Amino acid sequence: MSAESTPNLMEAVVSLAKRRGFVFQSSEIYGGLNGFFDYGPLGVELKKNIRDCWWNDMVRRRDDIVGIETSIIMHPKVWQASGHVDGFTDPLVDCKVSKQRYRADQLFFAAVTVDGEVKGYVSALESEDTVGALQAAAESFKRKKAIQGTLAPVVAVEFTEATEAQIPLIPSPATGEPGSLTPPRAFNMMFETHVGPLRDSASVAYLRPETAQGMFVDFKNVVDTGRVKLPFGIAQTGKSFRNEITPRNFVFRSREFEQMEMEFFIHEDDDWAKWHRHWIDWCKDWLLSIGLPASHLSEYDHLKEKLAFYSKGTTDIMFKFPFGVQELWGIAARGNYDLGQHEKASGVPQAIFDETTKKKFIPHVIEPAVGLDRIFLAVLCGAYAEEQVTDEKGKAETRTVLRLSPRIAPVKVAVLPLLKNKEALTERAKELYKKLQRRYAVFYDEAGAIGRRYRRQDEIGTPWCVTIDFDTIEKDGTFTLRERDSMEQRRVTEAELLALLDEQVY
RNA sequence: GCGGCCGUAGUUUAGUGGUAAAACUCCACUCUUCCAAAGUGGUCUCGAGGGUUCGAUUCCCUCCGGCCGCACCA
Repeated sequence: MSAESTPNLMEAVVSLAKRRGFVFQSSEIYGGLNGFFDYGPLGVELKKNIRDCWWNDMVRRRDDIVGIETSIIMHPKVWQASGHVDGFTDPLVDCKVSKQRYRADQLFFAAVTVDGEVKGYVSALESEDTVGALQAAAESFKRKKAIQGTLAPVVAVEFTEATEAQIPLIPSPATGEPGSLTPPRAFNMMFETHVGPLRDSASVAYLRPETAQGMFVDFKNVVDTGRVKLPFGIAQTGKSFRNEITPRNFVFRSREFEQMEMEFFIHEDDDWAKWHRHWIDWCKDWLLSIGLPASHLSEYDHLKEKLAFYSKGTTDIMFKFPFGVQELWGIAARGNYDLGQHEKASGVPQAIFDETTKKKFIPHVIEPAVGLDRIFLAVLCGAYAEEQVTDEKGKAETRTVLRLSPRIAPVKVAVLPLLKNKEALTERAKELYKKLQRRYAVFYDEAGAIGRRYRRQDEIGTPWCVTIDFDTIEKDGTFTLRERDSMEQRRVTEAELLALLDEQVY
């Protein structure tokens, strides 16, 4: 038996996901819809197990974190206060020749006016001296075209202000030639809808692009009712929506996705860096606990210059996907920006009272935010293995196996009667199946040779198979426990099986 | 959103201007005392729409979807 890396891992994982009913393309019979996915019978179990593990470890097994569930559609002012409305509506301009893309509000142009007559246009990207750049370009333009006369000082105009007639005459900053720029087009990343039957501008609402704002907006409600004390966290899981320009890489970047976010509120005088580190470590440990290989995990600190002005630091836990090392979990120290914004926008004070210092302050927050679908994909990529095994005739063949942690495996145990046509075997097997089913996701299978059934379970990541044979019913009642990764078999009693499950599945 | 390549069964592929095939999978039955056994039978396919044509899965156009690159990723 030898494990080897799969040459085209991504293709293999996508193929398995489809073949075994983990993930389907949304609306497939209508040709599919880009950026949307459905989870099949096994996929929904795996996803639910990951979510449940997160919820249990993050909320139920802690004293300092509470859960909530907020609505997907919130008051539109939430997204103005959070900055999402402005941040999502940058108009963009494409250069059809150079394939460059510019933000229209960072691209400036000016008319080249000589003796009061417009001779053409020049353009420049926003810089420390945009006007100077435009002036230089205008002078160069005049020289090249050998125009005589007096050049008027240029007036910089944002490209968003360009008229329909001007756009074809404005040169692309990349090529210097006019005619290749498209009109500014708005790329709004938020899905819009209308609340109520009237479709006018007053009824516009958005599908949330993140779940985090729910925790901020409900902060006072939780503080007033939840008997919580700093430091404490509020957590939620749920769907979010982003109208991504290019969804790619299977479920890695999709337009409808599920987030698991927690906002951990700390005292303004507390050491944010310590908590930030604490949560990075917690998240890493948690990923290991559901079986992601440590070799695939790394950290990436966002550059200070690239952070939003309010952010004190953001660290991403990265995962080595087949298509590259990508962000899995972002742990952001957001200061008190979000609560502060909502206090300003709503007029409702968000500060809490410190009994020791007798002062009011707005708590700061550390935010570990992760996409459930991304973890799902990371889990599949990390667990997928193809092994060369040799059968008793010496014939080599490939065994496909998902090495999923028992914590998240969609099926924990497969119950298999050794033979289908011996009623004593199938009866005992069904009895055990019914019993296990009360607590665990189990699977009963009597179709085909026993080896084939083992392999079917390998492919969907079932950690254990138990086989009911003649010793079970004629001798001691024990059955064969076959382990997925080692393929080893040993005889166990029912009590031993239950103890094993109790220990491994939590 | 731009460019390139691509779209035949659940999967991987073959093939054709006269409505399509193989392997594996899957289902049923027979058989089977521990790692994809065998036999028999069966289900399922040319991404969608238009055009050219007597006839299109095949040629053309549009759309949809996929992969790669660019851009985007608040």
